[in-house]
Amino acid sequence: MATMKDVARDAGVSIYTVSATLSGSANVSAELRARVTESVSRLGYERNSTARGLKRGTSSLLGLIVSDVTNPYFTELVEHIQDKAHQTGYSVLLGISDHDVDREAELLALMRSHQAAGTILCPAGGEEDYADGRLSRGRMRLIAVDNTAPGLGVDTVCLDNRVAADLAVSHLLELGHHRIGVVAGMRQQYVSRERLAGRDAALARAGIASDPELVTYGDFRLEEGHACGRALLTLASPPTAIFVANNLMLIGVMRALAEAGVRVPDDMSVCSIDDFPWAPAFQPALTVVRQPIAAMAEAAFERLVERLGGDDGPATARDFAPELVVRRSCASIGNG
Amino acid sequence: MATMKDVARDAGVSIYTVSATLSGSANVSAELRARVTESVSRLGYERNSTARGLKRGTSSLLGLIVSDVTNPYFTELVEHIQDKAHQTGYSVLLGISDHDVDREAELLALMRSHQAAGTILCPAGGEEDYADGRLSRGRMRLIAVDNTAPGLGVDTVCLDNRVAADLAVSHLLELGHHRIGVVAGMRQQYVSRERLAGRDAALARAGIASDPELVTYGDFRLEEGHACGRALLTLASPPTAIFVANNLMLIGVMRALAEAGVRVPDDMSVCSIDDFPWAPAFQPALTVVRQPIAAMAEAAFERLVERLGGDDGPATARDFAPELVVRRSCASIGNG
DNA sequence: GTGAAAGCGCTAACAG
DNA sequence: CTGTTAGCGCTTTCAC
Repeated sequence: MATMKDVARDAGVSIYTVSATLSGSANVSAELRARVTESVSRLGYERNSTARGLKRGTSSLLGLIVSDVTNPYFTELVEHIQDKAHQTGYSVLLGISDHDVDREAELLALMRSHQAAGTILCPAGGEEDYADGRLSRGRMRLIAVDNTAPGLGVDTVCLDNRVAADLAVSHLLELGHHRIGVVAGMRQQYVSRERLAGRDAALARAGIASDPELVTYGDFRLEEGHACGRALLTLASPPTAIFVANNLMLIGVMRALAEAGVRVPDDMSVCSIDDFPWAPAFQPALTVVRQPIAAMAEAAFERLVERLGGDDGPATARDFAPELVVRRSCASIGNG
Repeated sequence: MATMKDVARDAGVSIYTVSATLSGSANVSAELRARVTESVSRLGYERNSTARGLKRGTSSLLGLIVSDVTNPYFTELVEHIQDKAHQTGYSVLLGISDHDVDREAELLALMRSHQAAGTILCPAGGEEDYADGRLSRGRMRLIAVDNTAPGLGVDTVCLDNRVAADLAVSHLLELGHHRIGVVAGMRQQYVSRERLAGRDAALARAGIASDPELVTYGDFRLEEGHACGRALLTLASPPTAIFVANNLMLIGVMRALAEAGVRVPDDMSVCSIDDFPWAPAFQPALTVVRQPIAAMAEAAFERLVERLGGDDGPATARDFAPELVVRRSCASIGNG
């Protein structure tokens, strides 16, 4: 592969002129600039980002760590972040934590090691996991998306999870449901607790006591959603509706329901958080609370860019408003 | 951030000893090794991959270029490759070509620029796009997955696309369907042409002439699948079954069918290539031809590792056998 | 078994 | 406006 030195020799200029030309510096005469660009394309020269990164102490790499790419929420997030990164001249180093905080820590170290300018992280853990300050190591900028922990000291971009759950449960309540099963996420995660809190708020407002046996806990993955759905179905007094905390567990619940011959929404109403491309194509089309993923991805990215631009202000937190998308998976209890 | 020099000073050894220890060289006494490891953890030292990459002329980065992460096939591929990479000490630099060969070329240059040891590419183009040899630039090793072009001179890992389409169409034929609509992929792609050829083979074997108006072309994305589905429905003499070339277009077709009030499988049988997590949860559960994605990802990865290990043999091509997964979206024509 | 030292390809401060 | 030069942090040959 040709190096800058080769280009300089070929163009009959100094190595500085080549570097300056490639970086778009104004201090190069039009003539030399032309000679350089010509040599560059003739030699098929491509700048070595590794050397550049070493010298500059930072690279054009951006870390992106999600817990599970196969979850459509994260998939879409990856898509949007990738898109913004490309537009801005960054590349994305992708990490998958698989919901494991140790793996996540490894990945963060990796991003630092590759001199990533910043990293967008969907944290897998809860407050205690981050108490050791692992998120603020080194000088790599970090933005937390989706999940967070209070007092983390990191910029965050989240859904307003309380409102989201409240929206879903209130919808069910309005349809006349009183016994609403819950498939919640992992207890240690702030996002799970917030969603549970939103559900409690809706119940409290309706004057309904929360029956603990109606609350099951999964890990945001399909299999446990399936198990939770089954557990709810085998209750002595099963619910008439189920609120599911995320998309993947929703699919699991739908499978459990189908296997048990429970019809939706006739026998059971179902509402979850997270919209996804297949939700409207289901029979019945699924009623969900949608997260504005594109806007959230953009906000996270913009914040990161601000930080990279030198912003050293205190950590900010942005909450995004969820939206109830009514389709056909929830029916009023009389119509069951 | 601490550097190797800092560690050396702290441990009272030379910089060489630190480097050798970190690289697991045998030429370090147990005592010095211990002192080094201790200093490393005390200082929180993390090796700078950028400097390492510059010096070594290659990095622990692996490029992975897919055309669309939101396609579950690619999502799962990303998941598996990522997994293998992690196990082997590599990190994944993700690129999304968005089905654009120019973008793809940019991404390839990017991977080279970051000294990626190798790249796994799901090519977006056809033979003529790669005639300029753009795939063999530099010394970065390349493996093509999913799509390819004959005579590319690159190792490939693909589905046996002819057999896959043949399997799907034969299934429909056996159920008594004669007018089988087709939603094919982009014409310039080899993978599309192969799938079409497989369908032709099945038809020929059954002694059925191919009606050109039954063949529509999409771009492997949902929207065009939707449009193709609609087009097929509005034919003067519509098909009784539809064979769809991939998962995303299948969703589009299902939507079009639902909108038109066409019941599956009662009024229309549907079969596609690509299984995905939601296929069994659909009403009706979808009959598909499954690609062994995990095995394909593994094969691609292994091949890349072989190449990185110095294998300089001629390009190899591996075809994987598809599997028909019969669920409930295809019915015999009499039962319609 | 250990250390010293020469760069990898590039950027940017300094000189002219 | 252009060239020279000193490293960035690391690996690795060559001496000891």
